[in-house]
Amino acid sequence: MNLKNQVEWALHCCAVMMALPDGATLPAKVLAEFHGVPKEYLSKALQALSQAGIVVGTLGPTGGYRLAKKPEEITFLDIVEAVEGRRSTFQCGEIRANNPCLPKKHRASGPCTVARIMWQADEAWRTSLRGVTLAAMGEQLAQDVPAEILEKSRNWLVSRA
Amino acid sequence: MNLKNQVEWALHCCAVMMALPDGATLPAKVLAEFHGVPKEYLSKALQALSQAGIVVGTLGPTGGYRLAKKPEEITFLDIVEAVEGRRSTFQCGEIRANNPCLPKKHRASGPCTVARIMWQADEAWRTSLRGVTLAAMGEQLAQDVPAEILEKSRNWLVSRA
DNA sequence: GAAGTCTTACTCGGATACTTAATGTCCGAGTCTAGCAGG
DNA sequence: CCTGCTAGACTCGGACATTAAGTATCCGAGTAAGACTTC
Repeated sequence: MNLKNQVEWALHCCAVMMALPDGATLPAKVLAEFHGVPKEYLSKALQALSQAGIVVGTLGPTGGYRLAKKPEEITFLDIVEAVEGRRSTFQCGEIRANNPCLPKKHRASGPCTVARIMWQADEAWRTSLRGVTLAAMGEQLAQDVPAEILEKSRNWLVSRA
Repeated sequence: MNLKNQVEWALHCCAVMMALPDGATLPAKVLAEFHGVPKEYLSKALQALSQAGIVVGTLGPTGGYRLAKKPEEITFLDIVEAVEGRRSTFQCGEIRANNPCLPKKHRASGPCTVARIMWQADEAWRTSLRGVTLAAMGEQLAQDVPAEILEKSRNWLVSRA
């Protein structure tokens, strides 16, 4: 079980868009070139972000994508769920219902014990992701990446926005 | 991205084996019948548990599986990792290395910022699973399931052990 | 009758087909820019 | 020279092949039990 690599791409794209001046847009083509990934496929991830209301896409020449909200209002969970879906990673098959010892008209009183524990863990994962905003990630990024590279990349992007 | 349904089956099987008297074994055939799942496929999950040292399988007639340790010493994480593998759900593709602004001989100083955040969330998930032992699950199960059914199932299983 | 041996049937374990989801690619609908013609 | 128009090219958006992973199944190796033969 792996997360789609589109999740990774979407996160990186959002990080990049954060560096844009207000109102400027980046075409998927440029984002794809910057990250070295197939343009057409990356589009699907950006579409998902668009449908989730995280980014907005404008058409025509000089069109492209930009963040729809402030970086402080976008969490990692928002992005991950936009691409991966909101379903829990664990889905209960209700196999307890196949227990041959169950009386005919037995109705399960609540969710399966196993499922409940798995869902708790899933919720812990989501809570962790919910606690990190794009803005917070930007601060951490400034510490991890040399200022020179950061500035160079910023210029490279803005020149094609 | 979904966890394999084998994970669910493995967890239920461990829960069932917890009800066995010491030394008794349950064949995969019986476990499959009890849960209403294909026997041959369930075997794969049990094999994974066996290789991980969570259960032991004995051959021949009256053979089968039993827990290899005490329920207090087996965590949900052990079982999940035995079936799903120990790799993180998020794997970093190092797409930052494709940044065209990077100097030729640039070596990344540490893990990708994005990856680090995702791995933290993954670790939160694992920590949650690590905190629940089979024994703890057994207690919760006793509260969720009527005693009558619990006893009936126990007899059904022991009679075929 | 008891002990040893042999057959037998049952178990797990790994190797083999099939189906679904993820990956990658393509083409069409819509729109803004830029050039061009006309006033 | 300025304005309006038109054509073009670029954008996103959804529909279509290809590949990997998950799902399901089969058959063989090994073992313990039980029946049989022999002493």
